Amino acid sequence: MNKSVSPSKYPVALIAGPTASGKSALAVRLAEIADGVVINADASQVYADLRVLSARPDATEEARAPHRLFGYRDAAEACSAADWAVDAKRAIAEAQADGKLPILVGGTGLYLRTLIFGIAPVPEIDAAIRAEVRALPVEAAYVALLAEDPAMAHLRPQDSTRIARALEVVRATGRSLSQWQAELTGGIIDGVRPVAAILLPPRDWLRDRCDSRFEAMLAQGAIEEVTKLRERGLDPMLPAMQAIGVRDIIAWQDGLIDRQTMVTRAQAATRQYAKRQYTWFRHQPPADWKRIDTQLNDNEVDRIAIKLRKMALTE
RNA sequence: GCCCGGGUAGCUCAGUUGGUAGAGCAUGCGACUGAAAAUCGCAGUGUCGGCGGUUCGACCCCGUCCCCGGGCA
Repeated sequence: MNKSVSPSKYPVALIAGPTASGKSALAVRLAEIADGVVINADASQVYADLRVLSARPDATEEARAPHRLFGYRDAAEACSAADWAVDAKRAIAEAQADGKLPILVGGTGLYLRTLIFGIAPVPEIDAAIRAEVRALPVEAAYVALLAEDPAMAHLRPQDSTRIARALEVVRATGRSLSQWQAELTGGIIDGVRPVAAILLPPRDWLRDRCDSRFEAMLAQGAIEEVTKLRERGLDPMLPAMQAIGVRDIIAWQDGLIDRQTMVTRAQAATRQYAKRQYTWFRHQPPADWKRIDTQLNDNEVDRIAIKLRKMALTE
């Protein structure tokens, strides 16, 4: 017997990789030739207010195939990996009901992992507790964490995000995050057959694309987008407000930095982000998720799309 | 032409009362369990402008040349 893949499992295509790696071109192409639905798996692209700055597919691309979970949430809310996974499961189910191939595309590794393999079943945190914890300086939060949940003391004293999370969990649930994390729930791996392509193109090629991307965004209305976002007076800690470029454009609008500095900083942030994603996707996904290290020109897009289609349709 | 300031890591700069140098940013590597475009850990690099001189020893002191900025003519 060869690879024992249960025929009852529905194929789900996964296209992941760093920003500017050419994911969406591949996803759309695959959707065209395999009767697919493109489903967003990118944390910033869920926000309606960030069309340009999150590099969402444009109207031309959206016309080529159905798209789901793009720009469907308000910037005033903070979407989480688990929130998104619930929506993604529904979108996948709908695609399957229509006999279409779900194609998840995005650069947020945590979102994909949560969807496929699940996450700790921590209940929703009380808003008041969350606000109180997140208002603490890291130092204070770390001291509190050491006292209230010694099992999480291994976190680095400067790691504000994780310390805040651990502290709010122990305060809201009376249980250590380390205990919650012993269990993963909600993953769909038992019911689907992932057909994955992880894009890890040559770094210098990716670097150039990152560098030209921000100027292109400015030309497409990134400034106006930020102006509208600012008019809403949202909490700067919200994920949408932390999207790459937002802070730099704000600093420029306020006259704190010149245009060149704004561009340079946003470009650097893009490169650094791409690098972090590169590291994540190189090491975190299962070893049998196919890594692709070529640059995605049109021929490559076609070749890979055809291959993925075949993998999805066989068995 | 003269005077002043400066030439040190990819960039901006600190520094050594003379014992061959270090920060921030950038870069590279890595971690990643509910705001992940987030958050955090580790690492490297230098003909210290050129050439001479003084000295046991010069990035530092002296001479000279080159380059940059400003001022005076």
